[in-house]
Amino acid sequence: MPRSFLVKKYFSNKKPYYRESQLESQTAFVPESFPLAELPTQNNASALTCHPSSPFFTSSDALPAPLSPITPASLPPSPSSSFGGEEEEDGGRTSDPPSPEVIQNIFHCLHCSKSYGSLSALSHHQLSSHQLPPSGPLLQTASVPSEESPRPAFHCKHCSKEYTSLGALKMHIRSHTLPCVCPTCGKAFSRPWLLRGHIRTHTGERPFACQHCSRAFADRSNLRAHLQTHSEVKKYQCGSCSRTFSRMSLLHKHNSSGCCPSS
DNA sequence: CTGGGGAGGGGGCCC
DNA sequence: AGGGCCCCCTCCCCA
Repeated sequence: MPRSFLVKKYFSNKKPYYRESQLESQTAFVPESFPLAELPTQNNASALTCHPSSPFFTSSDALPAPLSPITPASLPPSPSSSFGGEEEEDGGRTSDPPSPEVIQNIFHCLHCSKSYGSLSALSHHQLSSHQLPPSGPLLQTASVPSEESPRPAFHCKHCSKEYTSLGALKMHIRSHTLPCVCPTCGKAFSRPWLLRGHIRTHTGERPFACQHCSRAFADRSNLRAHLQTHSEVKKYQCGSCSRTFSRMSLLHKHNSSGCCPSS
């Protein structure tokens, strides 16, 4: 099973497809120098919300969203807060700036009333002291006293997505804050490796070569898609006519063109 | 219309 | 905990 689908997707039909115009609204880098990822910030100070729904421990509302930008060396090592180095990558200019004073020991274990400053610390405590799973029915926020929902939920304040782990939410938040900025064109990306792939479009580097022909690609996924073209039996098959296609999108086109009207 | 390349997005796993 | 990477998906564009 594709790992990518283990988490429910909310926008199956349309994806956040960050075009330049969209990026402009989401980032605030200065085109002239592209110094850092300037992200939506002061106004959405707590984009990351711990929104668990079960009843065991409490937290204040905001949690930090640690973002590590891949930007030109301008980042001074930000002093880690009590949240385990979750200081903002850009010195708090991104969204979700945690306020250390506010988030001290916000995670409380209701089994022994101990408090911790981070989810991980609490998780470790629960695991070691109570043999409890790190997350699960022991989470709750003071700000959102929802009824006993079987699983904790971490909600993104930028959109309606929710995750069962803080790490997953933090990763998702990056798709809003786009901390990785291309020094050449200023385009921003959510992850360093996305930026690296983008930079190859500037350098022309194509490290992924096809073993069956002379083509090379800058992106492994594109090589994989290309390899399908060398295969006699393609990966994606029409359920009606058994025709195979190298890409899902081609199969969709095929279906929409009339072979499988119902689909 | 179809096939394919280019580019970029997402979540999960591993270290 | 965070970075790196994997795999998969999707859209745009062009031949």
